[in-house]
Amino acid sequence: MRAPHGQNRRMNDTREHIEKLTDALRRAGIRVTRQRAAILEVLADAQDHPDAPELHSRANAIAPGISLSTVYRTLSTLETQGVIQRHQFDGASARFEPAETDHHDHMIDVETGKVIEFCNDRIEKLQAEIAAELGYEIVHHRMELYVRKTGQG
Amino acid sequence: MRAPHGQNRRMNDTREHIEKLTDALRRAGIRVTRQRAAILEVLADAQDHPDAPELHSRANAIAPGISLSTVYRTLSTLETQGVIQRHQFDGASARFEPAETDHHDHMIDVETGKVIEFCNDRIEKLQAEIAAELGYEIVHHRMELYVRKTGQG
DNA sequence: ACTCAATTGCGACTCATTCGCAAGAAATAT
DNA sequence: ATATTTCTTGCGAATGAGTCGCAATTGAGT
Repeated sequence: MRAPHGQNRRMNDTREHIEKLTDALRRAGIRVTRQRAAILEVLADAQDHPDAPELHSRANAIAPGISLSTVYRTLSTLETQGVIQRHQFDGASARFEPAETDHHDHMIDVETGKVIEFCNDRIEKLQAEIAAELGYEIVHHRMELYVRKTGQG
Repeated sequence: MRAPHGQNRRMNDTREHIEKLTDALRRAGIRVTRQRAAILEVLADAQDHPDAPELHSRANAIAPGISLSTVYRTLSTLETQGVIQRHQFDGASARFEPAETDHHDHMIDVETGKVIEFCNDRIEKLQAEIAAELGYEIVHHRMELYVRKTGQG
């Protein structure tokens, strides 16, 4: 199992990370407004997988007066731009994370709600094989393991 | 890849299948009403993965006058009883299927919406290993492959 | 048949998310 | 700089899936 990105990004990388993102947006003809900048910053800093209301409150801490609708709209825009990813875990509200370089799946601790990222190449390969066997190619996939710490409960 | 259940159940099995289910419910102290019987029948017959409104309309074809709330309530009850399973594919409304003996995952054709069932033991095993490695046990999991027929698009 | 808790239908409600629209910025042309 | 055009925003209203309260009904043991 490869260890995925994220967890230990140095504070310093954040700045250039954001710049890279804003540049990408501008190049796509999308204005980098005060609100979008704030939301991007929050997303770049986030070590967890926040939902829209949470992002809203964090963004407002940076740049007050951002509306929830704008957060939702921006999240959709960023998703379409491939800048972030949306996850819909088990009937809760959608949660977001920056789209990093490498793909990964999620393990959700059903007790705490904590999300752990992981990636397993053998599973990925098997998935592709299964699809191919039936004449399909994978557009995208979701794999979520809902887990509990062993030896309790 | 094991071929999963379902697809070719003979019309005849349906009757006893339903009886088995209704008995199970009664034993659990849950009344088998006209509406629940209809919904169970529809579910037992379904070869696809219908959502609540669809089940509502199919059930009403058998026993007119069933309300949508009742369908929702019954589906929740049946799910808690372990009689059916609820699936939440990619931000659409929930879809249901009878909980058959063997577990399987889903492949969704993104063009047509068609759902294909499959099961792969090696993936299941790998999932358990990954969780165990981090001190977790799997409560349940979801694996969905969103696919497209190869060689078009 | 009688009783009583479980169940239903209805409409009101929630919750996450989206939309319409007028007012407010960016980018652009002048 | 200024005007113009186009994109964005905030607000509140609207949506859509699903839930809930409640009075009326109905299974299922007695």
